[in-house]
Formats: sequence, C-alpha cells, structure tokens
Amino acid sequence: MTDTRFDPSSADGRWQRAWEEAGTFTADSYSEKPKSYVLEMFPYPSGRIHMGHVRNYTMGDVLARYKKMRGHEVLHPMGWDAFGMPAENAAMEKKVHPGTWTYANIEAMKSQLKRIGFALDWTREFATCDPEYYGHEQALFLDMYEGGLVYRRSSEVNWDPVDMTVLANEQVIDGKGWRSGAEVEKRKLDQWFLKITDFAEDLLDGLGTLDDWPEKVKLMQENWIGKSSGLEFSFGLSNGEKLPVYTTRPDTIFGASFCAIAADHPIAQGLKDDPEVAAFIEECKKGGTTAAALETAEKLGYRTGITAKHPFTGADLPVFIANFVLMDYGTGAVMGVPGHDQRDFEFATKYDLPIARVVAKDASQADAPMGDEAESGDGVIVNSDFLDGMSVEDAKAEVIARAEDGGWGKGTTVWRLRDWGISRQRYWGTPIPFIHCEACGIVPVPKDQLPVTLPEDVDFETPGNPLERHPTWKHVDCPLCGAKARRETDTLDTFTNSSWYFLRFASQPADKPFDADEIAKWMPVEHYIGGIEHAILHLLYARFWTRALAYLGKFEVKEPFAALFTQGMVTHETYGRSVDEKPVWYSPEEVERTSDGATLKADGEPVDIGRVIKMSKSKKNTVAPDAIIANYGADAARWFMLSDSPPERDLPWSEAGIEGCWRFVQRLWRLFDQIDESATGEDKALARKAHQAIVAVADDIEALSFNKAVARIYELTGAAEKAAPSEARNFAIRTVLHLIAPMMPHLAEEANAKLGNTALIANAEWPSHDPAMLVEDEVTIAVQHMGKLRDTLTAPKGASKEDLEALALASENVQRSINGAAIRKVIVVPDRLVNIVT
RNA sequence: GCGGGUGUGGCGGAAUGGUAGACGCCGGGGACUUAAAAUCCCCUGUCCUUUGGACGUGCGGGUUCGAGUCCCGCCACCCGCACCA
Repeated sequence: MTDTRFDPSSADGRWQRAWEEAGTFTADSYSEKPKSYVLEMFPYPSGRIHMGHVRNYTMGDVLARYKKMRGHEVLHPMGWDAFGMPAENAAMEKKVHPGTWTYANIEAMKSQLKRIGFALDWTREFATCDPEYYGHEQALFLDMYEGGLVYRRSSEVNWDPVDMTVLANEQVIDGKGWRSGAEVEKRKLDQWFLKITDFAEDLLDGLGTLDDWPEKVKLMQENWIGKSSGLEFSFGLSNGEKLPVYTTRPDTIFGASFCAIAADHPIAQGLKDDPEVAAFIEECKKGGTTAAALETAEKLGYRTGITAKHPFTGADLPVFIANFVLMDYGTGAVMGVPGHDQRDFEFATKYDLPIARVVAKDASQADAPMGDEAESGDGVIVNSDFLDGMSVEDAKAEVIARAEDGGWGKGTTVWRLRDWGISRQRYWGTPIPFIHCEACGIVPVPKDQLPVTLPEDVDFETPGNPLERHPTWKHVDCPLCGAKARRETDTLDTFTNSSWYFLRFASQPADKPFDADEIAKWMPVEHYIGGIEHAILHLLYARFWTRALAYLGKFEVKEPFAALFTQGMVTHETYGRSVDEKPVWYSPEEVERTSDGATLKADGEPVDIGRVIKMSKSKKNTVAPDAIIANYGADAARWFMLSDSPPERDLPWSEAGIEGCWRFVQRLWRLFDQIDESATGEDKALARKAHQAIVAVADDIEALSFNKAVARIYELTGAAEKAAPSEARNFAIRTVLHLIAPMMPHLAEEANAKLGNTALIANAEWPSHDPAMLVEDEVTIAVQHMGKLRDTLTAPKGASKEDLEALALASENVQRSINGAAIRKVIVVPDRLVNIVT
C-alpha cells in the first residue's frame, strides 16, 4: 500500500456506512449466543454533544464491541430523554414549539454521535416524547394505579406567582424563583404520588445484592432511604391533648427536660390566635433555604406554656415550638434530651433548661459534669431509675417493651424516604391519563384511548400551564357516565420517563410497553455507565419502577442494573483575566498555549491559567467534539477518552494530548503496513509479549481499566516496531490490530481491509492466546542488602533458592555493600528477589 | 457537623507487602532535510565527591528482612448529605 497516512475524513464515514448497511450492531433478541446489555445513560437532547457524552459513550462502546468480539449478542441502544423544561424555555425565548425544537436537536445530536462511530443499535432508537413511548408509559402508570401504587393527596409546593408554575426545590434560590425572581409561595395543591415507600425496605435490602455498584452510590442511596428505628409514644399535655413524639433514643428518656414541636405542627397552629405565636411561626418559615443559612441557624424556640407529663417521673416538661423540628419527619415533635443530643443541648443552653446526664462511661461517672457539648456516644445508663446499669442497647429495648406493655407507645421504624410526587404543572411531559368527573370522581382513561397526546396548538406567550388554559384539550366526556368532565392537566415528572426506558430498549412491541420474554432475555443491564449526579434519584426511581412492575407481575427482574459504573468528568484549564476587578474568561480557541504560559491571540498579551475544572459554558473552557473529530478523526478522540486517566476520575483535556493520540493513530497505520508474509524465523520474546497483551488487555477492558489497556497496547506496539521481521512480528502486529479494534474501530477496519480481509473486523473474534506462551523463562531478580536494592540479575524461571542465593552473593555490588559483615539471614522470594540481612 | 474519596516526577498516572515512577504528555539533545513538517534515535524524580551512592510516594510514628501498599495519629484538597429526633 502506498498511503503513508491514515485519513479519517474519508475512512470514518466509509466504515460507519459499512456497519450500518450490514446491520452489524443490530441486536437479535432470539440469538442463541450469551447476551450482553451495555447501556449508557441516555442524553437529554440539548442540541449538541459535549465531551462528557463522548467519554461516557466511548467507554460503553469499547465494552460493547469487545463483548461482541467475545461472541456475545450485544444490546447497545441509544435514545433520547426528551421531555423537560429546556424545551419549554426555548419555546418562550425562541417562539418555537417544544416538539419542533426537541426533534431538531435530536437530529443534530444523532448525526454527531454517528460521526464518532459508536456501535449502537439505532433500530431501537426512540425519544421519550414520542407519543408511542409515553402512551405505553401511561398504560404502565394506570397499571400501577390499579395495583394501588398511585394516589392523590394535597401537598405543599413551591409556587412561583409570576410564572404561575410549581418549582422544584433546587429552582428556589434564596426564597425566590430562579427564572422570575419572584418571592416563592408555599401552596397546597392536589398532587399525584407514587408509593415508593411501599418498597423502602426492599430497595434498601436490594442494595446488598448489588456487588458491582460503587460503594459510594449504595451508601448515598442507603442514606437517602434513611431507615431508623425507635419508639413512638405520646405525652399527656396540660391542655388535655396528647403529643405523639418519635425518638431513636428511648434509653435516654429520663434525661428529657422539654418537648419541642414543629412550627406547622397542629398544636402550634392551634395557638396562632396569639399574635406572638403567629409571628414566631412566620419567622420559622422564612429562615433557611440555603445550606449556609441552615448551618449557622440558631436554635429558636417559643415557650407555649403547655406542659407535658413525663411517662415515668411524672415531671412537667415545658413544650416549645422550635425551628429545628421538622413536621414531615417522624411525628413532627420530639422529646428534648440535652445531655445526649447536640441540637437539644444547644437549645437547652439557650433557654436555660436542665441538662441531665443519663449515659456515662461507667456507673462511677454518673455524676460527672457535662462538657460543652452533648455526649451522643455509647455507655452505661445512669440516673434513670430501673434502667440504671444497662447498656444503651438494652435500655432501648427495655423502654420499648415497657411502653408496649403499658400501651402508651410502640417500637417503630421511620423512613426518611417520602413518596414520590410526580405531578408537574407543565406542558412538555407525559400527560397523566386521568379524567375528573363531578359524579364519578377520578376516572382512569380507558386503555384503548391511550395515548393521551399533548395538543400541538399551544402558546407560551403567557405564564402558567399551557394545558390548563388550552381552549378545548381538557374538556372531555367522562368515560364512565358520559357527563362533561375535565382532563387532568398535570404531566409526569420526567424522571418517570427514564425509569423504564431500558426496558423499552430491550423490547418494543407496538401493542404493549414490552414483552416479558424479551425482558427475560436481555435484563438486567450488565454494564450501566453514567454520571455520579444520578447516584440517587434516577437510579433509585429506576430500581423502584422495576420492582413495582415486577410486583404487578410483568416480569421477574428486580434489579435493573447488575453493574453500575460512574465515570469522571472531562475537565480543562481555564483562561482568564481580571478586567475592572471582574473575571473575564476566554475559550481555548482564543488562547495560544505555550509550554510556560498562555497569551490571548487577539492582543498577544498574557492571560492567567486557572484551575482545571469541569468543562462549562460559564467558564468558557469547553472544547467541541465536532471540531476535534473534524481535525483528528473519531479514533484519536476515542483514544484520548480512554487514555491516561482512570475512567472513574476526571479527565483533563489537552491539545497536546489529542495531538499525541493523532500521532499514535498514524504510528499504528505505519505499523499495520509492515506485515511481511515472507518473513521467517522466531522471536519468542515478542510472541510472548503479544500473548500476554491479549490476556492483559481483555482483563483491563472487563475491569473498565481502559487506561491500563491503553498502556499495554502502547507497550506491545513499541516492541513490535522495534522487532526485526519474523512470523512472531506479524502475529504481534495482527494482535495489536485486534486489540485496538474496539477502541479505534475505523482505523482497525481500514487496516484490516488493506491487509486483504473482506470481513469486517467488528465481526472478528478476540484473538486467542496460548497459555504456555504467557510464562517467562527468564526472570529478573532484585538483590537487596538490608532491604535496599544493590543489584539485579537474570535467572531462569523457577531457579532454586540455593542457586539464587549463590548468584546474589556473587554480585560485586552486593559484596561491596556487605563489606565483610556476618550474614545473619538470607530471604529468597523465588523468581522475585533475594534480600541479605547482616 | 456527618458520611465518602483522593494525595506518587513539570503533568495524567502504573505498581498480588518484594527492582517506585510502567505507559503517555511536556521538555532537552541528536539524525534525516536546502529548510520546515512528518518520522526515527537518545536523555529526562532530586541531590552528591557519578564504574558508585544518598534521598524520595502529603506529614509524624509503628509493624516487617522489606511499606506507595498494613496499623495508629495528623494535615490538605475534592464530592455528597444537611437541624431526620
């Protein structure tokens, strides 16, 4: 061949078309082969692929292509998480319909993805805003309703009075709407909920089976579910009412010196006629939306004048309204034990309440004074009547037992996890398939009338939910009685769309959401790859939906994702200057980077090189994948994504790095040209390296240690380049070609074709290795004196301890170091080292 | 505050308790060329009295013949949660 350069601008597209025409990556649900389901979290169609996507999808792609080479039937699909706010924002700003905007973005991103050469089964592509998809989602939602997992109740929401919309907590900034800047109100609205709490225990237990999930993610989910156990009991109040409280420390009950209730607790609300109480409650509501405010927030209380009778001592404890008690956890009321709870301690200190010790290191410390903070640790119960001398654990059990025997309380489990509120007062989402009828109440839309589609003729000129103000859409007849009725105008939280998309990828019949046999074939996902930002919500919701659908008898899968991998971010240096004391940022294209600094191309003056941080528009430190692929080709970009940084860590993008990848692509291209069929002769060392690399690269890919696989390939490449022509060298070169095939598929196909192979290398088998060739016959032995390296020597593998010791003692360097001292001991690790101790 | 993670050359990072720095990037020197690009070769942790040696994996201790790796105590940075009773 005469080409001295690999030209991706012609090769990339050629092979992408070849794969597409051959249907190389179309998954066959009825294949006899073992299956692999490789999935990356599907993207929101913002309109353009960023480097984070490229990294994410390259990792999955290498796995998918590798598994295929290993003889697996691979399902590697792609689609679009296409509902959500940005489309509505675009509609308002650009006067374009959310659907038009979204589908145009999908087209743009799809063509970008295709240019990177991902081994995706595009026949299964869908967008969650396709009526077909959300129609099936509505059907599943109705099934959940029938199964008792859906309910409606009044719930407090963040209401933006200007945009006339409900805001998520993270859209409320300092008590104001993020878009309108208006003061956010708390409003009670009837909202739809999914009963995720029914599955709290199962979702928690299931974490124990997820051996291939990062510990960190499991821990985050565990904390989010937040199981705690304790005692719920009621205080009798001086006003004749009962005050139920929940505590995880019933063992400290004798240390209780006050009670505290939340500002929105019914008892507090009942005292609102007193203007002082009303003012205090108002103050509690205002305080603290931001994290910083919460941290520094002072414990504030209002003494109600009501007292609570202690169930054992009969003492009268003052009841406070307090800003640190939350209505929506436990009973919204607590017993205050200042000695052994830090919040209670701070509160008691401020309001001069008794701080009693009821837990001590040992019985003799019963009267030890309290320090300047609460003691929440373990110990022995003291000053507590019948509990004295018990361990904390025994005392908890004893108090719960007495409460249950006495009928005034019971052991309880409390969860932090709340039911999932799924109502959104927005247009661009899945319509909730219900009808409100005066006579019949809430009526599900009959399944044969699904999908309930979104109306096309909507305007975004005025604030509020376009579905609500649409002239005709919501007016329907009741499916039961035929009377005039009203459609539900709320749409589903977009997290519901991503809670089952992996099922629809696996199976997409027209008449139902999925087919049980196909689900059984493909699920669970073997490799799920995405960002850590989805550690809790998306992954918990998807686990819940899978359980809920299994509970409804749809299939038997419980955990959708057998293995989870959370990849790091793509980062870049930042370039900036301080202009009038305000930072001004420059993009990498505007800057000339030299080895010791950077200058602005526009004026030639230096700019400051800032921290290496996640690529973001605001800091202008982004690099567009499009431009990179146009300049260097898809394979160099893919190789960069896999090189150097371990995949779970951040990857710093650099111009020099991509240049290096480009050079390597060309190096390989030249190497693949050097197969010499007429070459004869052996090169056992090189052959051994090739066999070792086959095993090592496979192991590294399976462990997702792509950076190590890359290093191995560099090594074998270097060795093959240096070697003289031989059969072994031809073998090594062919091996490199196959090892890089999952990573740099275009280069691999082009070289493979040049070598006269008519079959696609994408369909090739992973090279097999000879186990006998993995073993070295000579090893390098380190020789140490007192643990310090003095020499190295070469010995046959498996040499005896005696031989190695003799060889080591024969070393000049070793003798010089020993310098005649008496040898006390010689440690020999066969095939590794000899350490002489004097 | 609680929980988790990370710390190794100029940089990204390798290293079953056994030769620290594989591999890549940057940098330096050389070859080829009229010249450049491309390519190839060599060097590249610090220091010293340089056929050798000392020091060196955030800091301080410890275990061990031997510690980046194990144990104890610190420091720094990053991430998550946040008054959850």
